[in-house]
Amino acid sequence: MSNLSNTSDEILASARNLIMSGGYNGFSYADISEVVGIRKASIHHHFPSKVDLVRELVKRYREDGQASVVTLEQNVPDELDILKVYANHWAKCIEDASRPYCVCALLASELPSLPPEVATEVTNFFRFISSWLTTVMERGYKSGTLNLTSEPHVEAEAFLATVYGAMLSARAYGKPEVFSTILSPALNRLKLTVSH
Amino acid sequence: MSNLSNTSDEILASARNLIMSGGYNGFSYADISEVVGIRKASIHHHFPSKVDLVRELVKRYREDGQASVVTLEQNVPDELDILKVYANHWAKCIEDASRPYCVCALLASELPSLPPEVATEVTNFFRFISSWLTTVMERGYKSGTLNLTSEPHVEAEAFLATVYGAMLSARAYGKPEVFSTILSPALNRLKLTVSH
DNA sequence: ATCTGTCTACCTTCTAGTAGGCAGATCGTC
DNA sequence: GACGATCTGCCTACTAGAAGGTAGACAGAT
Repeated sequence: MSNLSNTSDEILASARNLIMSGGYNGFSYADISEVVGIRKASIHHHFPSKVDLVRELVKRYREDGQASVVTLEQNVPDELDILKVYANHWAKCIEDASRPYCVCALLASELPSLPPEVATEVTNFFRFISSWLTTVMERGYKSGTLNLTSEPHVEAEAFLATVYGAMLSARAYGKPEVFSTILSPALNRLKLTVSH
Repeated sequence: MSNLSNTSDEILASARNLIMSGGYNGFSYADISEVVGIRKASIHHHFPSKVDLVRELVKRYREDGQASVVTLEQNVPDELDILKVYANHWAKCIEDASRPYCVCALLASELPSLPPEVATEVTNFFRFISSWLTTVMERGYKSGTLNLTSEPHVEAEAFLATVYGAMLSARAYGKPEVFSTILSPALNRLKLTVSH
């Protein structure tokens, strides 16, 4: 039956939304139970403990990201375009308030107080994004589509920091448009200035 | 008697450390009571509610920041140097683990789920840092000590995002040195390239 | 006959917060 | 200077509710 996976997906989705707004300690099984419409005890059937639930959530979050990256790289050849699509993805999520913040950004902020199993998954997520961005920078440098001023892995970390910092600022001011305001010049700087 | 202010300062200090690691919902009056060595009920004497405590904490955090900024601007004339001192302050705090994360960055991540009184103070903190950095950028542009490629307020937001994004990455990877790795090129870009 | 998903009912621990008492310091008044 | 009144800071003892989690029953599908 697909009811099983349906309910457990609903649980994960509502947990994701709740974490997105208040972090690991900002939600409870009771909160999920209200959203999904089942009893607390039934959630424990799908995810015995809160650690199990969030660990699985972050693991899937990373896997989904990895799948998206594969699709993105298949469809967009130009490296600058790849970075633009990535930035625009977040710009859209923030501006239409559908996913106004990265689950792993919030969990990473709380890292020292997270259960170790969850913390490990969160670190894995950041390592994945970072190493992916590094490959994009390297490729863009070699093929001459990106204008790098530092080593690829440094440019990758700097770009990631800009995206996540911009996300935080947008939330802090309550102004979604701040994200794009910050990202535009960052992307422009990576564009090759064509000499003509 | 100075006992009063001493204890209430100790309470604020321990709350700050606890929030720095796990956010608003990541600590309790019981946690503070253990650190400070007084009973839970005694904390309520100084701060009737958790909202009162954290609101005061964030307010003072901003006021302390404002005072530091005044001193900094009095002692350091060059705008690029000001930005360097600011970045180095955080680099040092992160690397010696004394204040490995900004209290307001953590609270801003949780903003949608914070009590409104606290949320307002957190937004105020970000507005203060942002408008201060904007004045630094403007001054540096006019006096020709900074190399800006966007409007001052955009450069200010971008710099702030880089600092806070780098802070997050350092925490996410568990590698304090990542902060400086990201900040160095960001500061270099703001340096005027002398034509000779 | 077993497995799956849900339920009710319950448990323990933790949460923020309250009531009220008590010791010591401070203060105005005689 | 002595005397009571008030204020301050802390205490013990308590509360109601929320937290994560468990036990066991039951219906329906396999």
